Amino acid sequence: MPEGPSIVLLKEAAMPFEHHKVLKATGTADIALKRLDNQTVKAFKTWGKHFLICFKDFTIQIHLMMFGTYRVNEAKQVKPKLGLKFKNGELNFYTCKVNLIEGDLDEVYDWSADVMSHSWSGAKAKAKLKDKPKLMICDALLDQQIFSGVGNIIKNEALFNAKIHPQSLVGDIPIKQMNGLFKELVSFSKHFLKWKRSNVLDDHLEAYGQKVCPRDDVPFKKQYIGKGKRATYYCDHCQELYK
DNA sequence: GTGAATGTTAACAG
DNA sequence: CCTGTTAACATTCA
Repeated sequence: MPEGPSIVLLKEAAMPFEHHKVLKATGTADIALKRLDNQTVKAFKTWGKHFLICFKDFTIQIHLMMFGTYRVNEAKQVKPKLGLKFKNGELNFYTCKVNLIEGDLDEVYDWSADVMSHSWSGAKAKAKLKDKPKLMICDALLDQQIFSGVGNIIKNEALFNAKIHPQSLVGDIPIKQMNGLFKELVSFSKHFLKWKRSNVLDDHLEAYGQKVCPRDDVPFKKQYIGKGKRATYYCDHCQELYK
């Protein structure tokens, strides 16, 4: 379910509750739920794959992991991990990780790492990559401290669009190609959001889950590459290997 | 029944 | 102590 764009959609779905008071918090989450009762949601935020419910003195951090789901104004059969009741409806989260963060979010999050954010900074990402010249780009893209919000779909699509082989080493990718990759990252993430919103994302994937390269009709490779060993789809023919 | 999937981290081995 | 690997968690679908 969750890469950065999907969490932005979650935030959109939650907006009716912004500035509203939590009447009652329930669920199996291992946090002090009582602290939420009668607190007003100051804002909903996202940082990559993190969904943030901001209150006056603390923030609830929700990570949907691989299988997390949520419901707005309805409930599943199972008990939610976290359920919030408002006067105007309810918000329920399932199969997710819930944390309570005390204090200032700015000390926890580097907003410039979030590819979905206006604050996203390619220069910052480049600086972080400088320390890891031997890292494969397919692993680097999934590093949430550098490219927060990028998941396996965005990784595969951005590399394909930028014509870079996933096994290329960070330090060996020419600056021009790296800039091109960053551009594809941001632009595909925006498309992801738009397509996901209208439920047509699958129709637009050109690499992830594909069998044949749409550019030159050569069979795609699917391999579990890099230290993350995540499924990686690529075309030997049109994606250049830098190493 | 089996395997895989848009993810992360604790535990363990060396 | 650092690094790399494995296990674990949790759900749904083909």
